Amino acid sequence: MRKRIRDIRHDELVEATIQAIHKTGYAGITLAMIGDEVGASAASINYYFGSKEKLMGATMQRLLALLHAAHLERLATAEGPRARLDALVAANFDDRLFTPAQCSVWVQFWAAAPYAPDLARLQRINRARVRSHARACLVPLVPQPEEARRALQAYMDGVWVAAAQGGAPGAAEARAKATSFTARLLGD
Amino acid sequence: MRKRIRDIRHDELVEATIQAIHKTGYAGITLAMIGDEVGASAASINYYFGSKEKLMGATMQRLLALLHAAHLERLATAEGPRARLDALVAANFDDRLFTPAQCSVWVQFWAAAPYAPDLARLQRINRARVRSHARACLVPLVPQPEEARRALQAYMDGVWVAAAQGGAPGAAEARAKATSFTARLLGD
DNA sequence: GCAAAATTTGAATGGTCATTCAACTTTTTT
DNA sequence: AAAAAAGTTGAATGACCATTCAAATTTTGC
Repeated sequence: MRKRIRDIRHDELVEATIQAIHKTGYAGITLAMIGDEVGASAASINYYFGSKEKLMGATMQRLLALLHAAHLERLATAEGPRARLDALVAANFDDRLFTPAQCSVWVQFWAAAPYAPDLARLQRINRARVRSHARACLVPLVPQPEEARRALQAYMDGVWVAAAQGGAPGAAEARAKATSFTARLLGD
Repeated sequence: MRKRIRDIRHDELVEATIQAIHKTGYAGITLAMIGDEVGASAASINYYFGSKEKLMGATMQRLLALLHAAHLERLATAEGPRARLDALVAANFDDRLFTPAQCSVWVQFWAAAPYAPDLARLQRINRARVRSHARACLVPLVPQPEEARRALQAYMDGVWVAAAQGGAPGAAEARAKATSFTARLLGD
């Protein structure tokens, strides 16, 4: 029980950051706005995270952890490279990830990452992980796995961008579309 | 000749804005930094554009105008829906558009647009234009044009995101990849 | 060449914001 | 229940920034 309150606040504030960025945008967000989301003060946020920059890092880490968890869950029941590829794609559009707020925040982080070392580092790690999984799945499936991987990743990123723009299709529909896209990409 | 200096400065400052955003990011940019790019003062920028917000609007408009011009040029020699579709796709990766700095700025504007009415308006107009062109080309080509259009647009957006991340493939290569992607999407 | 219009900027102005800190309250430990 | 530790915040602090403005310089129209 030693760390209960600390952990609760930590989670609350990361969630508040996602909602606040979704509402106001990364460029215009302030600690006061984030605090208002859960009735905390700006000073309190600094007490827990040390700086705004570290809070953003923790928030991005949370999104990546969700993606990773969704991927592992789906991998558990996937047999063969084709099923593992579908697991990777479907994880990207998992119900817990593919929400309007989180799509929005994800795109904001993509835009901000090149200028924030903490975010850039996390992004690099994630991209490398996804790339290597996709490659491993695709090598035994298609003659030009690298080209297919790039196209697939571009498609998935593009769907996130579209979702952040407004017309959100819903996670289940996004998964279905992505699956049929993958099938077409692999040559039916 | 009445408007020469005004027009020159206007163009210089919009170009400076692209470079400055590429270097520092939309979230951290200041008028002073943009001015430094061409040896102008922050006050001077306000004299020409009235506000930072309007400068950003003019900058986005410049990117959209480039896209539009590239599209029209390529349309001029395109006969039939299939050629017009390739023109639309290739225009997206035109040499004058698909540079590291402009990819970077484009993604930043995607992220910022939902929170800046001026940018949102321009974005909406552009997306509607591209959507309608793509639809018109695809209807006679595939049984499910709407699905193909969404996939194609997601792919193109995703390539821009990837380019903004760092690994830039170069415009010519991007066009070649996009063309072969389109071919595969339409069923070889 | 000269007056008027356009351009340019240094120096205010007013506002915002992250961060710090001292004081206060709540929770935990013993 | 007292002391210690953890949590909380209002009010500084210091920095930064868009915007304004008056004064200076340059360009243009004649």
